[in-house]
Amino acid sequence: MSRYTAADIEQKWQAAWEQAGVFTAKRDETKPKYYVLEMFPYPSGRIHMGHVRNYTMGDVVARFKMSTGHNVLHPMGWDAFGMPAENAAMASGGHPKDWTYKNIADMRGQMKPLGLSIDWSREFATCDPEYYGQQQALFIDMLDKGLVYRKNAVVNWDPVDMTVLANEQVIDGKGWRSGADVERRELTQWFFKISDMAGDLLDSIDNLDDWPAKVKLMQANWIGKSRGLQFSFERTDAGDAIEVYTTRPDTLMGASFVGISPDHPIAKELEANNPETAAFVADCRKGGTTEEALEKAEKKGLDTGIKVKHPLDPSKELSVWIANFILMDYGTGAIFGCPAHDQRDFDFATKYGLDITPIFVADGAEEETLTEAYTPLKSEKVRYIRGFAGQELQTGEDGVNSAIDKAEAEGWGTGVTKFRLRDWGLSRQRYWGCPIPVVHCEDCGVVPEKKENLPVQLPDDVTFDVPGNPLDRHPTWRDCACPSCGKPARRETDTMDTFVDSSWYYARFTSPRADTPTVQADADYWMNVDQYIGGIEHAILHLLYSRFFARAMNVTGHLPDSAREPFNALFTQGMVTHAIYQTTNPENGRPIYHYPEAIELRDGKAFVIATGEEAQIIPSAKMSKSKNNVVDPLNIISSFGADTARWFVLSDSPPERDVEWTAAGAEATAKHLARVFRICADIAEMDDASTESDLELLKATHKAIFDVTQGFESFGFNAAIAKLYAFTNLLQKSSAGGKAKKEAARILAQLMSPMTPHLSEELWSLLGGEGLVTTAAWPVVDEAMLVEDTVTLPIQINGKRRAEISVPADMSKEEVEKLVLENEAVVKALDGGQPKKLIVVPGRIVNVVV
RNA sequence: GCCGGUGUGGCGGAAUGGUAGACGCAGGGGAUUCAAAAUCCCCCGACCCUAGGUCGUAAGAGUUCGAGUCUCUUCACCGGCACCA
Repeated sequence: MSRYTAADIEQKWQAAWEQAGVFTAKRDETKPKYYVLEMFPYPSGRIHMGHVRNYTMGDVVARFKMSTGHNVLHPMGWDAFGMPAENAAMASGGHPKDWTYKNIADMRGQMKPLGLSIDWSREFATCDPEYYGQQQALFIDMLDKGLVYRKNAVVNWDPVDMTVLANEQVIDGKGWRSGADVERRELTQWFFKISDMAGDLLDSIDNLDDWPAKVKLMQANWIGKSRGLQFSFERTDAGDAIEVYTTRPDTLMGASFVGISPDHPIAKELEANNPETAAFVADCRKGGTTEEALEKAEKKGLDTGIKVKHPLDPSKELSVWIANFILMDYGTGAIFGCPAHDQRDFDFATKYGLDITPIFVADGAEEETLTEAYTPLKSEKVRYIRGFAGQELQTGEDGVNSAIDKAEAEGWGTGVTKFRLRDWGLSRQRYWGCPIPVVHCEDCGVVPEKKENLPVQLPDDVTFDVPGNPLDRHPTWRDCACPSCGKPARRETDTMDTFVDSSWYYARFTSPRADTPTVQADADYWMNVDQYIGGIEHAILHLLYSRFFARAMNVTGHLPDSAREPFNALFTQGMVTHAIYQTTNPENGRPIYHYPEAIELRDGKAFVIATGEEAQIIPSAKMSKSKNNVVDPLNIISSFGADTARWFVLSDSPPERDVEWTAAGAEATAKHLARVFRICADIAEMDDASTESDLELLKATHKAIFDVTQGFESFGFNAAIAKLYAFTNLLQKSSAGGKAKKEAARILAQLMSPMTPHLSEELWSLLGGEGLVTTAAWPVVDEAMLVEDTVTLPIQINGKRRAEISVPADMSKEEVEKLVLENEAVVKALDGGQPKKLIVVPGRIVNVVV
């Protein structure tokens, strides 16, 4: 009898699939199409277990759909622009392009042994000029439709390296290389007008039926629709009125100050003329641009000396403060502070000794001195003691609406709907990205490059020995002729955010070699992505930008109306984690991290093999190079085979949760697959007799088909695998005859095939299956085989299980009740009395309340 | 700080509001073997007075005949926060 040798089997069947061309997607109007897409990887150079898990999930879906008669598109590409390539060039010389393409070649080589059902003929990298040239064409079309514009925006500025930093390059407010205090500085940058579509992007979330609720909620909160009141505070001096926006106009009588952003025009004017203000504003600009940094920074303010009149009580004057927590990007960049009902305002007022006047109190409570802001839910009814509109007792929501209505009726304010979502700044002052295809001409202004001149290609002769953007100091590339008037002009040296690259790659896969961004017939046929799979970390930005881009591509004629919402179903998978083995260096107290290969596990404890020292086990940590806890998929494939890696990453945890990679688990998987092989090989040699156990096995087989199919349809891969273990155990122990067992074993091979395609092909051919299991039709459940004659009903007494009875499945409620009341445990519990209540859930449970 | 999520045996986890711990790992016992590996069989939440019972799904409360599942509060951890991808 032959043995299970993964290496031979896997090569053999991969070659067979390639020869048959089973994964090459072609338009076929006679079949329903199915487009499976996993988020494409950044070419770091090594695949990791997270990739294996992500692509295996997609592969299971793709192979399953192929078996159920679908024409499947399952492509792969590379999200190839981005900072790591430039960092590598800075650290060790070389060119980002060479580094990237070498990494792609390496990773492709590591992925192919996994036996994924990918149509490699559609592969592309976003740094291919053929791809980013089409992206430039899209940009020009979007510019033409008014979806792109320029405005000022703040960036992280490193004053020593004289360069813009990414958020991750700002560590504790300092530049990662120079260590200098980072400042926020304004630059003119390119923006996509995503805010134009905020309402549509929000409303359409309701139609995303097959997206996780949590992702939809996160997106809705991110877009952040709010209704509020916009109005002005008149100044007591001659200056322009200050326009504010508030979502709590009902608290206007509690206003104790007006706050403006350090970037507000009034603040800028004062900055220019007043050294004290200039110093304060400069202080406010310290630190990075992230919302987290702004929120966590100490709240600071400066009284400008400007006074404004309260709109409802002109005798009341409020001071205008510059406050570091007010964002110029949101609303009007100015607010009024109501410390009684906003914790941030409360802290600010306490710090600077400003009034704290409550507007409402809890229903039934009396006014008292506040020790913190009172902020009930807007849906809660409160009693207004200083309201100016609506009922005394009303919800905050009604209070807000009444206030807006009154302000509009009296003509001093307007109800306004605003979104938290800001326009998408796409400019990056970096080399390794898609060049923004415009030219700056002294006479013509900003002029898009002519489409026939695309792609505007990145120059190869650049160096990274000085900080900053090499495009900026590359005269022969930068200097060009104006596409409009032909006079000498300068190219835009900013490149695009890499999120742009990943916002339309799904559409490009439908016609990856076309000399237009998409081709209508292909886009019409293949779009939308039926199942998109990727990490939860992309829940907001990538997915929102992609949804925006699909709409923009529709507006510019590159996608049909039906593809405005590009991903029909979304699944977000968890990370692959691995224990960290840590000891401490006795000399300096610093941790030392040990590779899993350097560790021996005994009785749940870890020991360093070389020294025998016991190491601390930190479980379930994200795999990270610096912690030496990365498991290389190639090692797993070479020791156990791809099928083991594929099965294991799906077997132990629900796919949306993190999975812990353990060597023991991988070995156990390899053993199990070898066992399946052995069982099936034995069965293949049986003769075709039949026994009285055949029917029992047949029933179990159909139950397995039912359970596993359901598992695949609902992303319950771990549950499907548990059922396959159980079915394998049953098949092994069954005393059914050879014919029945061969049939059951073939179905076992088929049910396993999306996860372990190579092993399944081998078993399929061994057991006399026709053709490839990959292209065989999925087995169909015979419902009649699922019907059970009798069911076991647990009997609860007062909610606790005390006994059980076995009854025919179709027994009536009344008969069950009668049987239950005769049950020994029930009789004993009733002690001659009557049950207070008797609950019979047919087929499930009985509860007797005594 | 704000938004979202997760928390169940020694471990990974299962469980349409209906028998908590399926399935797997680790562990224990046995069979086979000259011996081992491999394989096969059985046991395996905690506690107790072991007949049987009590407790038990991060902690605390609530809704319900019945809560791991629903609601509220708290704690811990994870993801995102617009220039990491």
